[in-house]
Amino acid sequence: MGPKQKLSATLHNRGYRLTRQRQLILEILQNSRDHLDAEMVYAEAKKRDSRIGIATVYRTLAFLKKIGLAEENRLGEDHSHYEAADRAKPHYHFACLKCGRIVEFESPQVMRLARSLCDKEGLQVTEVSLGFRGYCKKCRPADAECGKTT
Amino acid sequence: MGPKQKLSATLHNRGYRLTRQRQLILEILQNSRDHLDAEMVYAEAKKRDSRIGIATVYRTLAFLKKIGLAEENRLGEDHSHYEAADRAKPHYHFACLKCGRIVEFESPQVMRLARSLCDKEGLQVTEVSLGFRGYCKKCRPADAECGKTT
DNA sequence: GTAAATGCAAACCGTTTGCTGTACA
DNA sequence: TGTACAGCAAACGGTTTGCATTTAC
Repeated sequence: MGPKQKLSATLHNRGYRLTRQRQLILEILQNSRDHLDAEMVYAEAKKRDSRIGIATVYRTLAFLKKIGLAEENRLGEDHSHYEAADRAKPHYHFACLKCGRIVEFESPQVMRLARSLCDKEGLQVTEVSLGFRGYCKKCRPADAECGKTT
Repeated sequence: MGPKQKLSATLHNRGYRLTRQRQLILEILQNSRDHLDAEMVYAEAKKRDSRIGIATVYRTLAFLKKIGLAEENRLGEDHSHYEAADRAKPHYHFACLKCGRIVEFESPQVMRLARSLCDKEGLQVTEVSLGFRGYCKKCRPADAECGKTT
């Protein structure tokens, strides 16, 4: 059973259908190492399916997130970016305010923190968002210090 | 010198003016233990100044943030909440997806993590956003487990 | 065949902006 | 009295939605 059939079966089990558009958008996310926003996905998708609409892109991104195949990040302040959720470990992002460069990093401490909130306060954590912003190596002033400067 | 005069002087030093509206909105933030969004601040402000406009609220909240007297949080996905920035220690938020309850917590680890990113990767971190979402003690199903469940 | 999904365009909603009038210092 | 700021209403931009049509299965 190929990956397409497997995906189709997974969706079908939950009452969904595998459409050309869903396949396409998932592929776009999986083939990109960047963190694409909806407009970027739309532009890319149009190259292969000129009739696709932006509403489908938004609906599909939300759908892929819902079934766990995509992750949504708010790298900037004002809109979302997406990536395929096929990586094993959770990771977080630093975004450069000047050049937009994204640096990913892992931090097991974050999930540990979530667990301790559950133990101590009885909070069931289902969503985690951690992001740093600032200036990357190339964009920071030469005399910049570490840590939060505001 | 009273707090009002002190504030006025602080602003004046930087070329700004202390207006009735800025005083009012700062007071609203300082007198509330909740995390108010722009609409809530607007509603509260209207009680004391029926002529105030929503644009002034947004401009003032951005202004207070800029000069370090207010902090902006994205507790939900879609809009900002604000709180007075008079607390000594940085803190983070958990938001209940069902009842909206906010639980604040500290975590020195987060700033430590930011510092280590600076040391290892040369990233100058100027903004930190960490938030958890999920279900609070009252709203979680009885059999819910800890940690990320998606 | 029929329910689910798409495409289009219009609506939405939090937020920002241009412009004119007001008030702080 | 001059300049920073407020108020109003219109614009903005990312995202969502209603509805007729298409498509997966």
